[in-house]
Amino acid sequence: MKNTLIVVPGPTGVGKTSVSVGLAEHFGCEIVSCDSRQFYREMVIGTAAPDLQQLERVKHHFVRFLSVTDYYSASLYERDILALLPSLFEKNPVAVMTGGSMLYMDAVCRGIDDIPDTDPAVRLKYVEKYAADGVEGLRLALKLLDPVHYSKVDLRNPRRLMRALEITESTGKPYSSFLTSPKRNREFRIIKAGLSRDRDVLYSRINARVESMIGSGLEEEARSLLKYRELNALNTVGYREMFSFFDGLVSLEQAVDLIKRNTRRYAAKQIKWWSKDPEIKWFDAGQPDRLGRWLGEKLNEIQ
RNA sequence: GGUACCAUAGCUCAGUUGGUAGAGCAACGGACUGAAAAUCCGUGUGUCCCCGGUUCGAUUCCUGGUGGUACCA
Repeated sequence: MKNTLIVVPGPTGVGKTSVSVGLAEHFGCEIVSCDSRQFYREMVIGTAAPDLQQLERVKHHFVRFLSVTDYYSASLYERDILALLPSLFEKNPVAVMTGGSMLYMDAVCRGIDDIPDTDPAVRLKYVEKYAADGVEGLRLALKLLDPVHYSKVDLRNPRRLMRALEITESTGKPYSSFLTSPKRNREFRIIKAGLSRDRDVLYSRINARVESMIGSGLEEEARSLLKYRELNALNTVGYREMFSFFDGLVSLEQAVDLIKRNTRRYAAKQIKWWSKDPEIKWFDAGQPDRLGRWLGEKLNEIQ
């Protein structure tokens, strides 16, 4: 059988973790997590990371393997996954990749352009420039340094502008010259099977999950991470809102409502992103048997 | 039971000196190649509580209902 990566995208709260544990047990394979917040070992409750029992049943990779103080990126993730997969395929021709991080998933499935690492000081320089001169300052700088990208980029989005400037200055070449968008050929087959739910069912699952996070001690977990609030890892739904509560800006009840709302928004954003990918075959997460059967047939076909 | 005030978008409310209405939040849509649970952009979805009256025309003014809130009994 040809080595196959079963990619399972799905919005937050749809039930990915339990379905993929079931799938992995069925195929006797391991799970590669694709969730940019479950990477962090300090963030367990608020990210609905797999629990110890689930981790024991099936070997998971890329869960709780970083500290919130570590730097990580979609590109590093692509590199690390590609380095890991051959060893998994030696044991089993199938592996399951499950998660909700859209950009990271695309980095693995399609590849992402090679761009040299940048000097952190340069990023800092443009963060400061943004603070001093606003979007307009970034815009003018980019117009001079990379007119090609200037004509394509969203000129109102400071992140996009800072990123392009940082690359252009660090490498001495325009950011646009790196964007060649090759479709990478992988050494393995990719099957995409997405998990979905009716929108109202998904939303009530999300609301219930937030309540259960609170019951499990999200407040304490967030409090213990308060000192890291400036780090990117903590710019995350569930933690930001708790920080507002600690600051006295909102009540606990309001914070909980905001977490529910922002989680719903995140789920909606994920659904929209994947709806544009025609390669994904969708299944109701409440009926995992159908997914399992379809995957079985699919795997036989490409044997 | 009496008096006063209120009833407009999913919610909180504004407004129309009478010409069928708009803010915030919510919701929805879109962009996005190393910060992506991030970041950025866009969209008003409505028996203006109900029945009648005045009027060329009523969501707006008037009668009477209904529901709500406060106070008095």
